[in-house]
Amino acid sequence: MDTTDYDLENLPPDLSYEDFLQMLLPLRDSLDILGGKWKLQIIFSLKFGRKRFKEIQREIPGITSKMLSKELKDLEMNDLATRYVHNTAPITVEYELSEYGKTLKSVVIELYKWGSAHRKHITSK
Amino acid sequence: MDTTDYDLENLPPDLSYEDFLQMLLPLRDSLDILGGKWKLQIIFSLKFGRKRFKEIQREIPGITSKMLSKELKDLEMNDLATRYVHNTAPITVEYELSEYGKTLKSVVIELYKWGSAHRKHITSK
DNA sequence: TATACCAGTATACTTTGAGAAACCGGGTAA
DNA sequence: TTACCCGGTTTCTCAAAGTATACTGGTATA
Repeated sequence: MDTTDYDLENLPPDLSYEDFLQMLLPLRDSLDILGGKWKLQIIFSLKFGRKRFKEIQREIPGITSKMLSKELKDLEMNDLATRYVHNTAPITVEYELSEYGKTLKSVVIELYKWGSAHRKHITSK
Repeated sequence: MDTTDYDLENLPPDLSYEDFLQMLLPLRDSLDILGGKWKLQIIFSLKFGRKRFKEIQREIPGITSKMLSKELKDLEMNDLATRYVHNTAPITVEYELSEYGKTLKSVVIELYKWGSAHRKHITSK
């Protein structure tokens, strides 16, 4: 497993293309985790507390249960959300943004800041 | 045109869903601009100076002229790259990361940092 | 007894992103 | 004169992402 951290400010001039592709991997991970049509909406929904499956679905108009199910699995797999199954009858399921999930905050804020500035930049031309 | 800036740390509790979707737009812009298979590679290529079309294509193994052409147009449209046409015979074309394009740095670094940490987080489980 | 809720699955379909290959007009070097 | 370089564009194809719709088994409600 590769554990090299690069300094993006100051890349080694002899960086091979292979190494460069390695360096792109973490960037892609971040983009994949936040990209797609529904991920951000789900993350924001969970940001405001534990929610049940249908509860999230009602909060996000247009999302199908298939997509919600799939995206929640992705979040869980990445340790960003936690799934709680309550042994009631019928079972109820709750999802929660994990503590680790909250570390996304700085990235999301940075993306939002740049995006906002960009909208102004583009429309001011 | 909407110019509201939200404080992601501290969202108004009465935020309507419409307003929330408005708030997502800049986030999506950032993700769209950096997402996809080739954008980051092209941006990094241009980071090291003006390049000609074929030069970029040679630097990025696997990219087709169709994709490169399309992505460069996107970058240009977003004012991130500048296209210089030289009146030589035959004409030569150069692309350069604009000064504005360099403002992407902080977002990219943030994405890289989170992604790197995430790889460690996931593999350490 | 019939209907609706819950937490999803299953299946089929459409849309989008990307790749492969051919092609273009103008130029240049063998 | 033939073949190749340059900066792309065009057409066709395929896979992935996303949508639509129906369904499940168990329970509560009218």
